Amino acid sequence: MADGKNPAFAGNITADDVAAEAGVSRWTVNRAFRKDASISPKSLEKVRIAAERLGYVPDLRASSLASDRSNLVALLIDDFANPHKLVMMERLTRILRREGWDILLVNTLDRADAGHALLNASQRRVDAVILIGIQFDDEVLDTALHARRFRKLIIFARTSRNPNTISIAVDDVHAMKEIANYVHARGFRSPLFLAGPRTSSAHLLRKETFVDYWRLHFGNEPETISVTAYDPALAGGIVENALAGRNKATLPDILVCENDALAIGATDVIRHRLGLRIPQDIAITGFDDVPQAEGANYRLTTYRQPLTDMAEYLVKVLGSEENRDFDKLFQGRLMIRESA
Amino acid sequence: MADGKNPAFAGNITADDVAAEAGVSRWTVNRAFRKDASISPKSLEKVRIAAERLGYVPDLRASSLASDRSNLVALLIDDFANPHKLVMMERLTRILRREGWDILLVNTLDRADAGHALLNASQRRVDAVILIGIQFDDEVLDTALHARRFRKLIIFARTSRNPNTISIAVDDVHAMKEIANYVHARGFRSPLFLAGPRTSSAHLLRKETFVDYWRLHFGNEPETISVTAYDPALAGGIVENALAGRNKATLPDILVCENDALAIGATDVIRHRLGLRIPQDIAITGFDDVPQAEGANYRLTTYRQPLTDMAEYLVKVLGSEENRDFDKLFQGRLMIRESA
DNA sequence: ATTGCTATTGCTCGCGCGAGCAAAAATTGC
DNA sequence: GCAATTTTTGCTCGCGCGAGCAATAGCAAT
Repeated sequence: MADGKNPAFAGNITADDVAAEAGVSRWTVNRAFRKDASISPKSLEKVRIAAERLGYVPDLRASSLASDRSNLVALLIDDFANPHKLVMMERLTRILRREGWDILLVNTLDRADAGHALLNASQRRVDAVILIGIQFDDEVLDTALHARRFRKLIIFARTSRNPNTISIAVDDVHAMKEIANYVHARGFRSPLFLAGPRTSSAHLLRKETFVDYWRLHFGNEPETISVTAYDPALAGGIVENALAGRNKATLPDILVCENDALAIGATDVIRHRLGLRIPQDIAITGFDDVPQAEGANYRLTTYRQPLTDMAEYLVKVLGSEENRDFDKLFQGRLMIRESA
Repeated sequence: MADGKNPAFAGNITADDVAAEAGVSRWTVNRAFRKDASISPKSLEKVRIAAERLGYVPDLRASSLASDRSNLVALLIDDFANPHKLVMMERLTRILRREGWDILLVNTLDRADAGHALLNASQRRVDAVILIGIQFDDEVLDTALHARRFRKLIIFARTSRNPNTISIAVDDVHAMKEIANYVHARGFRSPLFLAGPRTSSAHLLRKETFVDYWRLHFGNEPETISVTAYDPALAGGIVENALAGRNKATLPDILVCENDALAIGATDVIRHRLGLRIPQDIAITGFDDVPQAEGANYRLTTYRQPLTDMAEYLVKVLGSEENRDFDKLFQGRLMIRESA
């Protein structure tokens, strides 16, 4: 212990110290801090008082080492430009913490970095890894799984067909069909689909579902464009390029976006750079229902994911000792507002 | 080890296994994974190969336990409605990871919860705690410090005068004076200051600086209102209430906001609920320069914090063994756009 | 008081690694 | 070639806790 310097650091008060203070054995002290342990109310109280006085808290590293359960989960995120990430993080961190899970946050820079990020997590012997990002394609997953280092690998808010992962997501297919039906029912006939990065097979699901469904049921082939990241600023640039100079006849009547991040970027540019009105000149739909979608500025028609339910399900999966197929799709809800 | 079930989990490959495989001792294996250790290139290579084959990675829990350095820092955040938090998290997590620090993310629900959050962190024996939030008033800090559990307690992006904490922040006083001067120079005469929660002494700095400076130099006393959280939606409601029904004479000519989260919420309501134009009817300034401030929709005049520099300084502080006064104020930059 | 049972407590051993020293090997100077 | 280094390797011991068992205390029934 090399910290005589910092008056705010007391360092190693161990269970032995508390045991001496309380007049019990070390093991009784540790038992006092485990909820499943058998201990008499009297000893518990003695230990509590002694621990309080000395400022003792159990060392979770040692506990984890001895018990082979870390109560730690790694959260891998790679896309901080998307405001929906903030919402997901808030929900997940709150619910995980409530259930006693600590969170190792790993900012994954890009696809090449994903391997390192997983290695990082494995060195802390996390009980599970949760992926909230786009860059984790099957190749990366396979590498991680092949290294056989995780008890559970959970893909949150994204579908994955990899049999060794657990995917907890909204039913994209159902959702996009609902959106397509709504769009058509409101009289729109020439949609433009704005998609995200093409790297991830899973995220193509929304685009493909929409395009296929539209072609099949409503005749024409929707135009599509894509953005290299779920970044509003980037999306704005792409949309401006795609729509600039078009006239009433060639302009799509609605922009169907893969998510709100793209829809928001598109909205800004359509209004302020192209000078068009939403929804009169061109309508817009999104996906996710981020907080600003409801705000006075965007009033975005979008699709809400039941994030809380999904997070609750996630902690249930984490708590389970089994390893069966936990994949689950949730039904979301179309939020109709003024943008479409 | 109870995981014959999950084929993706290999579990306990230890340094001993690698040692046997490589024909060296366990300690040589561990040394191969420490950068300061003395080891011959030949053994290093042997170990590398054996480790690769067995899929071994050192257990950081054990390493941390034995060395009394966890290489873990706790990041405490409590305000996920503020988009600037996402930016700060991205910057911090990226730079911390690059320097070899792992991050324990703790979502602190409210002030009462801050104590638990700190306890959480201390049980993992983090090397430092970084606070990125508003709810940590001096009372909470004192509790944490009194428990003497942390080597370093760093307040990021907020000034704190507590002598036992390390505050890395932008120079709010200088910044607000610059804003006041700019606002006055552009001809605005009746500013309304929109402030955040009053709980935190530190955040009053911006408001007080602006108000005092304005009164002193430009004569009149600025009106002020405040919001209970840095939440755009909330800010919108407050602003609507405060401004509804006013006319040209009673309307402030500029809204000076404590940060962009408030400014964004205010902008939406002013345009879409009150039907006023920015900046013609009322101008707006923010603080932070979040990504959307630059976007086509807001074009917000705001004050950029040098987050990267601040984060780089933070890792330098973390790396230092000393415990002197590391407090540091950074100079930001006024970003002039169309909103004011 | 004695037996038989359960609730509680204490203990041995091990989790995987690092500090720090002692032994062995490699390198240098002459 | 030999002694004096210097580098590298192996080792003892301990970090703080938990699993699992052995010992003890507590208690009711006989």
